Amino acid sequence: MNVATSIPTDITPEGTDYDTVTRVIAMLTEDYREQPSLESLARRLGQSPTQLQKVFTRWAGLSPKAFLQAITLDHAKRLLRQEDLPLLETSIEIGLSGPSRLHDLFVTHEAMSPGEWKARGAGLTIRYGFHPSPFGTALVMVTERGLAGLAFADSGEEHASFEDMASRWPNAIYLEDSAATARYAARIFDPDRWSAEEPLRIFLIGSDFQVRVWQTLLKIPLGKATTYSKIAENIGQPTASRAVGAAVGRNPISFVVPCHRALGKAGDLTGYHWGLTRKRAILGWEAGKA
DNA sequence: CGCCATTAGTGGG
DNA sequence: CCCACTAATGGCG
Repeated sequence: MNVATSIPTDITPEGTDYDTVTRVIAMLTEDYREQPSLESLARRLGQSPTQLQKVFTRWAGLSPKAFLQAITLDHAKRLLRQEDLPLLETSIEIGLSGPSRLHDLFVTHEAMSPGEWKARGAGLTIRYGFHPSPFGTALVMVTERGLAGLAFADSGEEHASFEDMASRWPNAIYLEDSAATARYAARIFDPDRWSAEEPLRIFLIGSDFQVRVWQTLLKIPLGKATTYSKIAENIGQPTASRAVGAAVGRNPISFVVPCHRALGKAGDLTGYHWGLTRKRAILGWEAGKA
């Protein structure tokens, strides 16, 4: 494998609003059981409660209090109960048609053929770069055919994150090219730039079963959730929920393919490849956008 | 009754 | 063999 050279150690600027928000998210998602008050959060950051409230709400569309509420088990259960509607049905979307136009992110996808999958990335050139995101450093990987990978990394774990992704397609050629990936990163994390006119092209590299699972995930709208077993039913293998769990966990384009919207049947968050704290953070953030 | 922990069955990689 | 699942079961307030 082609291991790359320039992997930054930390690209998150300190002391900025952005930094404040990520630290609040971390505190809330780690200590949500204690329901920390606005005041105690502010004290820990050395800021005034009003200032903190304002900065956070602008980012999340949600006050810290509401955010806390959104990452609670009760809320997850509600998400699961309220659906059952069209959710996972074939997407006949508002005003748009065509099987590749998908509901929420306006993503078009293309999947790799089984033969290509067997080649483990041979013949593929993957350009990658690290960029700040609301959920920590994001590793973005693109090919000519579209976005192929999106991973997260905690500070100092960038290299491990890269290895995790690169080992999935060990025969590909990897080139550091953050100039090329920057535009993707900017778009992905800015809901104002999600549009049907200019869909984000993604390229799904995985087994047939995995691709079917990932395509199902793409049908879950922002701010909603499903269970592993529902996904299993949806792809016509009602007893394969465990296998679905494994496939969801192998999703190479996290966040864009919304694997964080898959929950356990009881509303528990079960797992997340990039850490449960991050899953809560994303779900809370989405609650503010929905 | 509700809340855990354990167990057995599960399909894909 | 491993696993980001689930339904069933039994213990314990």
